[in-house]
Amino acid sequence: MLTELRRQVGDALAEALDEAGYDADPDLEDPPEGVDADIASPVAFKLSGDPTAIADELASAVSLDDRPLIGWVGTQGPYLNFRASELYFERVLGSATDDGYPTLPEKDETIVLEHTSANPTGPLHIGRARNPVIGDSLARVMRAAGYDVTVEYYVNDMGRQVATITWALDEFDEDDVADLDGRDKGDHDVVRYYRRANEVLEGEEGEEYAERAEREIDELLQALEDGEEGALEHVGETVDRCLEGQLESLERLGASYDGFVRESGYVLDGTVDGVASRLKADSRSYEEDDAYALDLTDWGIDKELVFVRADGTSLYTTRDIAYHIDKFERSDRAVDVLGEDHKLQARQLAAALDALGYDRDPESVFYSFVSLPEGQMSTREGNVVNLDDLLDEAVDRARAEIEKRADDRDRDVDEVEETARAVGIGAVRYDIVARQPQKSITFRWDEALNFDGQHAPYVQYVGARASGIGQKTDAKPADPSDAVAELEAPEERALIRKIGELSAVVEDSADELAPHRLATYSRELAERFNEFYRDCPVMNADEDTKRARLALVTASRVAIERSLGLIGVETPEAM
RNA sequence: GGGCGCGUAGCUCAGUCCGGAGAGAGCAUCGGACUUCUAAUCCGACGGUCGAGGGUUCAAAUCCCUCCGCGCCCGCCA
Repeated sequence: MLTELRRQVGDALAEALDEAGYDADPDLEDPPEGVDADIASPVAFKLSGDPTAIADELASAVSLDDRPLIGWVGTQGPYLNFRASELYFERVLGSATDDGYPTLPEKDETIVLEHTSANPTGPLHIGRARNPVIGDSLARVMRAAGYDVTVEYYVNDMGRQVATITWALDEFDEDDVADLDGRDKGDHDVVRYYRRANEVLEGEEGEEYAERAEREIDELLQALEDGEEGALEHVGETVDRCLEGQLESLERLGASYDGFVRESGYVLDGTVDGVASRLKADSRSYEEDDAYALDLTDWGIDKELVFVRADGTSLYTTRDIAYHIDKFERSDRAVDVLGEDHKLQARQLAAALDALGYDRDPESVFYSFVSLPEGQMSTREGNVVNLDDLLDEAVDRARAEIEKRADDRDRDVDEVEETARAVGIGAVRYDIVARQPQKSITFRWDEALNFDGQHAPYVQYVGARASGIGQKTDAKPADPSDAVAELEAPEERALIRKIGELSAVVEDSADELAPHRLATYSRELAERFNEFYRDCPVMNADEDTKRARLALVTASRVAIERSLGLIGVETPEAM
């Protein structure tokens, strides 16, 4: 609802500026805490003259006709302040229980959002987990913001890594690799072969063996590139085995996909060859030692882009160009969630697409790496914290927390387990999504599993409290207009205001590709609810107040559930 | 070496894009609140030259420059 209020204030102020003969944008902002206003503007500073006098002039020029959400306009020194009307509060309270709240109007824009797209070489570790958590949250936020979003996972079934791992599965037996780590999943299974293969390739078992391995892997890669059916099918089996295990973990995290796009598809149908020949025709591309590269100095990039190897096979980026052309044809926008190590590659991709005549750029969200206190994680080295282990620990910890509470409530085993899952997984997701993607993270178990304050369980707890209040009465919540008239306490007003912000947060978050704003918002919302909860008893209040507060509790509960839901965190009924 | 990113309280982070009204939280520490709607909570105290220095501006954590520290990249890997 704040989006509508903002629009009315913006229009009103723009009109006033125009009438007063000033040429400036309304320049809206949130007033600081302690100022009794909902929206403010420092625009008077920007105009020549005495800012305080100009502010007064503008305030009296503002017309509130046909702008029923604005209740008051005034000044404080050079600042213009606007307050919301009672109608605004009623609308907030009423809209919170609408279907799909806070879905914004349709944007009529299609987006292909690609995220995770992990190499199928082993289990996902906690660093990789930033990708699906950010990506899935972004998908939910952008859908709520009115975009038509298709989420895709790009399956790498063509590259050297998958060839290596396939070779290793042929080369070695169960006896030749490390024992399974106790998880009977495809991703945990095949990584053991991958590690063994890398040991061989690094020459740990002799130069001769390393050379033979490399030769055989090259042959397999060549066969893939040539579209040999047997080779594709063989590698495909390896990829599926690993992918199945990875997807099980992603599903547990709550990330879902609309489609899986295989790299091999673009090689088989000839589009990769087409991309290569079109790039070769570009005057900036050149041949060197039988390989082909595109000079990128025109785009300010020092590093050339090699797009065909000396042996004629394609590279990841070449295939990625084909994929992005396909995305461009299928959508209005292409958004990619990528690790920061892909930054250069993303610029090269954009440059190549430009060279090929596409005037659009893919949009990228980059996240920084997660390291351990002792240093970088590496799947190849094996010094990683697996996502599966983190999720298990989180759920165990949540279960222990539930069980340690003295319980006069009856709770069956399924309910405890379901709540432990929602809280544990929610805590992990929230911990990841709450931080700006570009900030690097040092992973520490005690911090990741800390459930006190500023984390998902804090917000979820508020949701559970709100649920509890509604369940204990037959009294019906009041209608919004009756409720608002009754709800005059500062804590009540602050809570309604905060609920009203959700639509604006969704819009900003989608515009900025910044889902962490939802996490910040959900926490602020929970804080406002706790202040209300502390000072405004519901059940003991007189009948009218009780019904009014019940309406507010219901709206709060929905807002909590929706804001957490947009970052993929569930809200249990009870905790 | 070059490119990109990050640096805000002892620790973990919001705020930075788009400059505005005494820099905000949580954790930790100290002190309070469960016969009262869920104490995974709440209230209070303590804690800051917003990495350093310059500049622009009526106004800078926010914009510009220089420097320092850390991370990522600079593969015919992905």
